[in-house]
Amino acid sequence: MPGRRRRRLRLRSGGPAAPPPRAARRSPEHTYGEVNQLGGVFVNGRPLPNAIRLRIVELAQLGIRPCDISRQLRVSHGCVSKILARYNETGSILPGAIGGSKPRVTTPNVVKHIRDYKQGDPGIFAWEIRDRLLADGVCDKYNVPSVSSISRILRNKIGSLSQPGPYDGSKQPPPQPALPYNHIYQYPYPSPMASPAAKMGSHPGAPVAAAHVSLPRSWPSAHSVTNILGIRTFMEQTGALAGTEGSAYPPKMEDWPGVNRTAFTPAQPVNGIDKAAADGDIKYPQPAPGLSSVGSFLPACAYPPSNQHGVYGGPGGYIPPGHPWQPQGSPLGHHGPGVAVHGGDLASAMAFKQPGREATDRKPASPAGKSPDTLNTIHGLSIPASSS
DNA sequence: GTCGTTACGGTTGAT
DNA sequence: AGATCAACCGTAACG
Repeated sequence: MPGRRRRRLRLRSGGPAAPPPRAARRSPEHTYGEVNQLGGVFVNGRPLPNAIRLRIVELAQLGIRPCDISRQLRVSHGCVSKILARYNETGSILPGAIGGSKPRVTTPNVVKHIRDYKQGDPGIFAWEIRDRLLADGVCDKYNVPSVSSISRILRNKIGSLSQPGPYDGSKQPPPQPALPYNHIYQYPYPSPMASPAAKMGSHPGAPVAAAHVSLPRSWPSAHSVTNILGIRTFMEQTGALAGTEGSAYPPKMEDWPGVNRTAFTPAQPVNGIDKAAADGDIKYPQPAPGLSSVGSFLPACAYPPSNQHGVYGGPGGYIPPGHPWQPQGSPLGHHGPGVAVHGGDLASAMAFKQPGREATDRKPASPAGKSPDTLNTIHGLSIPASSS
């Protein structure tokens, strides 16, 4: 974040720009997506589907090197690196909240005060609130919200929420209340539950991370993989899997071998989530299977942006509850209870992986290297184990 | 060959 | 309704 500094002059243009063969460029309709150098499909500016993200983490935990993951999934190594780094840092595989802007004047504190004023005097006028904000020193003349802004706050944030403000004074977004940020993680479904998770700013290496982390954690479902599992269920019910999720993804994606459920049975009772959840996101057509045992999944996604949200949506993010990095709880320690690893794949994999890597924080080879446990950790997630 | 980093072009969503 | 802004995204490429 530190501003985008331009350090070297490169010819290449940003992301997709360069790819020579832009084979898949947005074609007539939905064909969003461009093809990267590895042959994977991606949508510029949009996050990879959760399934792929999940897969990246999963593979890393199985001990697959990032470079191999990159090739297998056809995702740029920079992206793999970024996702794994984030996962290690925050425990979440979810992308950060995209879009939106920070409140300029309607800060959490201001909103809180407005709410207080309104609760204290339901008949108070917006201009009176404005005066009180000034009088109480909550704002100064330069940053006091306009009457119209106050009205909007009353209408959108306070009115509807009735109780809990969207943001409480503290930055921590309440778990469920609709938060401004992160909706992304939520499901697009009608009732937007908000996912407050807040925009955790997840900057890839950023300091912000902390905040990030915090949120999710507190949220049981939020970014945890577990949730994902839950999601799956949810999705299935809703039919999201069927492509509904926004319907964005073509149903076929489901078949994606790698990601999908093929391998999983819905049965993963475990945490409930599972790949399905992930799948939700994913619906990408997948070419051939192929790769190795680990699941191979190929290319990615051509997904309509709109979906994305849905995808990520879900109740929460995927933060593995017991994630090692977790500052708070006992991370690795137990990955919690629910290890949902579905199939034995992971489990075994983990096992296998364990020995060697524990070590320092991360396993050398793969950043994701959380202990195998982690996987479970991801736990919740059932990771689609590869279709292997 | 691997991997961390980062400029770039892009999308999104609150203001 | 539309513009602006700031956040994030993934890729490509540097080191």
